[in-house]
Amino acid sequence: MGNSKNTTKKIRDLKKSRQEILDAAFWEVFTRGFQGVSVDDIVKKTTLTKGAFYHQFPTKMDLGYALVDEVIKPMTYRRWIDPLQKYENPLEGILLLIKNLIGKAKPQELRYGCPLNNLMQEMAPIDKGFKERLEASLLYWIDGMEQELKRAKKSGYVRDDVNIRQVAHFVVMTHEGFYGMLKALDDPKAFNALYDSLKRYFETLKP
Amino acid sequence: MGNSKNTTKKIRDLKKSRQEILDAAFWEVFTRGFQGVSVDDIVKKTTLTKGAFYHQFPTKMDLGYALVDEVIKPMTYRRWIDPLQKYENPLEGILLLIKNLIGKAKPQELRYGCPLNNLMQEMAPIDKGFKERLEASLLYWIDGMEQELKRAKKSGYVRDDVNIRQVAHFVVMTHEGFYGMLKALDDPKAFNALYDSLKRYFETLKP
DNA sequence: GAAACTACATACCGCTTAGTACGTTGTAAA
DNA sequence: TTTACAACGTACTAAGCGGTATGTAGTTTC
Repeated sequence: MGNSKNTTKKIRDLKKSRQEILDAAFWEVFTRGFQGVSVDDIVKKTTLTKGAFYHQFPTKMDLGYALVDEVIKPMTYRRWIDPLQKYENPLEGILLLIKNLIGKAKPQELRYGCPLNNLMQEMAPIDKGFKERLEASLLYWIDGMEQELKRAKKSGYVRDDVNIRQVAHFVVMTHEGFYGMLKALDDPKAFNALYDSLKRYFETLKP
Repeated sequence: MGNSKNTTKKIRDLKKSRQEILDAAFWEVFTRGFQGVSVDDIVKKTTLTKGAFYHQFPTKMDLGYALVDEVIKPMTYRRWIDPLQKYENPLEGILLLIKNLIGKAKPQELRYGCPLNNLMQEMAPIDKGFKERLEASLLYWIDGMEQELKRAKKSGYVRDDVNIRQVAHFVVMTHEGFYGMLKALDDPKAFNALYDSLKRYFETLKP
């Protein structure tokens, strides 16, 4: 066992290998933190070795940067912004997304928090390169939220005098706050606090 | 230089040494994270050595636990709950506290986030001992907030049908969310989003 | 199909880490 | 003043870390 010679010819694909490393790194970093994970940990979760890793990324930091730009940033947008376009009233969409993606999720899926928020807490204050990319990802999310709120305003679901940029900031803020609290609490009541309070807040935005 | 013999008799005080270590550890962990700081880093910031450290704490983890129980937990309460008692209307107090402790703070003081939130993000998912203590600290904060909201209700500043436990959850949630966002943003506009939105939310709680 | 290059695999290195072993000095009791 | 112990200081270790040097096997080019 274990000494089965691999006689099959190994194919080589730079991009696929890169993606395999990024996928493995995402889960390891997501569950254990960037500083808590070693390069060896990551390659162990792939079919590759350290040589492949450093052929793709000059340093561990560069992997972290790629993780933010290529995985976490688009993932966050696909998860929280793209689905909103299906709803005629974006405010309803936001609440429904929260209900579906958080309220109906298993505690196990939630207890590692939000990938973007995790790295923001851990890496933004101690590394400039991380901070720049995390800021860009966060603003990308907030910008998307603002666009949807703009649409809500045009459709008459939000009053004209409302500062939608500020609302976008606040909505994202509550998301991050929720995920943060849940890590220590894993109490479903925290979800109700988020959902009901945000709903109550949204009421004040209606014409 | 550097070889000045220390001829003064060194005094010994177990409790004072413990406090010195805890104080130094707090700042190092606050600014660089628990996993990002070594025991050697911490003792270098004190007048003591590694021997003293391990005489006080069996492991590095035990120091972390003490940090939560003896420093961060009471600090959070003194900072966010105790001052509320001075205000007749706790809702006003909460907003004023935010304005004073966040709005008037220098960016430098804010960019390392919230000590409690930092450790929650970093350590709660990967260590049970941390999680238990962080949860206790967070609930201590929320409980205090709930007490103040109870007082607000009795004084007629909050409607009777409002679920104050949920409001307490939400208020703490927005705090943590704000600190989290600020780490990547250091944009003063994030503060306005917190302050104005929370104020707007509070309006819905009034009779 | 040989040459040239790319995409890895393997073995290793210097450094840092948490933790320990043991010596030494301050301190309180007798 | 001696005794006994507590409160450290110093030197060390084994393991893990990020990164590198070098060899080797697929792949492309001509």
